[in-house]
Amino acid sequence: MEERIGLTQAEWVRRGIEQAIFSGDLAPGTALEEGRIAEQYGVSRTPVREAIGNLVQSGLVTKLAHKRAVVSRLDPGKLLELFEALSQMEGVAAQLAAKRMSPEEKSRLWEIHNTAAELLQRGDDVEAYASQGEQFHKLILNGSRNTVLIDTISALAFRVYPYRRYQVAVPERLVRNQQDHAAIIEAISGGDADAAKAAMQQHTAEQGDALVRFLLLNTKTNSSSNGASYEAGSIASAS
Amino acid sequence: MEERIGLTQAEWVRRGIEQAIFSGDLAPGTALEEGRIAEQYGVSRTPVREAIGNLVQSGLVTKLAHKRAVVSRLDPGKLLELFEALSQMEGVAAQLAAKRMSPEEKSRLWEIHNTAAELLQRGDDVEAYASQGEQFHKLILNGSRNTVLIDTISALAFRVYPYRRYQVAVPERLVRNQQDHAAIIEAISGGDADAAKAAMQQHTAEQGDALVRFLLLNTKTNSSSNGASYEAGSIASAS
DNA sequence: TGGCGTAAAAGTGTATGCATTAGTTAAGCG
DNA sequence: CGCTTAACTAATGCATACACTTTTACGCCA
Repeated sequence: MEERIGLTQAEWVRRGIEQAIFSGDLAPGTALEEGRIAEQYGVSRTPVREAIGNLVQSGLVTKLAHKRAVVSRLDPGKLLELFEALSQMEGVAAQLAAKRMSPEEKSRLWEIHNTAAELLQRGDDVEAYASQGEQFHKLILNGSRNTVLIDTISALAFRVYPYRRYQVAVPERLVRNQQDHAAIIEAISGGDADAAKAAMQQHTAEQGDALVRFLLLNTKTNSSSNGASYEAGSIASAS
Repeated sequence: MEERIGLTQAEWVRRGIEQAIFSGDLAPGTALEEGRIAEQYGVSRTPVREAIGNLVQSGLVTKLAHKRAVVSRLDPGKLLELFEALSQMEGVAAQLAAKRMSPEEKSRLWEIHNTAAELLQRGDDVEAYASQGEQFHKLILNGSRNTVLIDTISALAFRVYPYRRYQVAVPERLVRNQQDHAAIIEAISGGDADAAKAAMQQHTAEQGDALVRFLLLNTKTNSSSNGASYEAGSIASAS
């Protein structure tokens, strides 16, 4: 975790800030003061500025000229937009994957799924289960054989990471998760591109809806009320 | 063009480099040396480094640690991937636009289209025609009512800009262009989301194919031959 | 002549200092 | 007593200087 060999200071600091954001140590809305961070990491402000600049471009941090950088805060409306776009794009990835994945990759998909099912059955290692889930998504993404699509989707998924910690991991949702995955794999391994697309898209949209609903229930609307209302199931599904 | 009021030096330099890349002054593959650029713009290396860093994140420039930054070079394979992703995403945008654009926006779409048709008929102002085309695309993007999607698509479109200059503007293609646009508008104004999606996707895929085909014919393969072959019509169209 | 090693040259990465601009507090005026 | 304004504080933007890495070039030896 302290591996900084071969890295520039800026890169090292960037990863550190990223980690702090994902772990919740730097919550959305927190101001990033260059001097403090520089002191904290034992470097000068120059590499810190570079690190922050990169984070701004990735969307994880927001910054205006001459003003302090802050960890990007996604309101429910923005989160809905994000998941709407993400679900559509992941659907496309699954569609392409159904047509392009090798038989070996498809069987690997089943392996991961079954391993996850066992972990879910035992229910004693949510961390390992989450890891299987990530591998599942990653394998399908790679199956699309389109690095531009992969990078774009990854970048968007990145932006919701700070909010994953609010994710509700109730058994009910996990079972539904497994069912969704099964449907997706079945479509992909059967080469049914359209079904794979629809299943994956719905799956991601569901996750988004669950997260947004949870955030609406568990966060006080202390910020300026904009009068907009968000209702469940509001992430558009295709056609 | 010399408006630098209210801008930071870094922002000013970034725009300058962007412009130079788009105009072809800095061709893909050109190395960006910080010192030279700093001297050229009359600033120090610090804002230049910041500008280059931003361009790297946008994908327009590529850079490795301790090595010089270079204007990103897209080989045909990468361009195909880019257009495949772009066509899918623009299709999604059109799909959403068909469901969300106001009647006023839809009629504005027809206005733009008719203006473009007149310009095409006269054929004496390709610049104005191109401008109408951009407005057309922009209006549909905004019609999706999803800023994440808009930003993502814009970022991808950005990356192909350096290659637009190779675009063939033969009358044949322009006529086809107009036909495509008409089909798209008809689907959108009729509220047929699926048709709008398919039409837009095919339209973008066509443009990509035309560009890739042109590049393959008009560029010598002096770089390392990777053995991959690219054939016409190879950008995947959905289902 | 050609490959290899070493040293000079060029360029990037970082620290530090200063200029400039936002944010804040206190004082003066209505 | 409240509002405006003006100085003060603090943080960002930029320039310069230096350390380290990569690249280039020259000379040596086979």
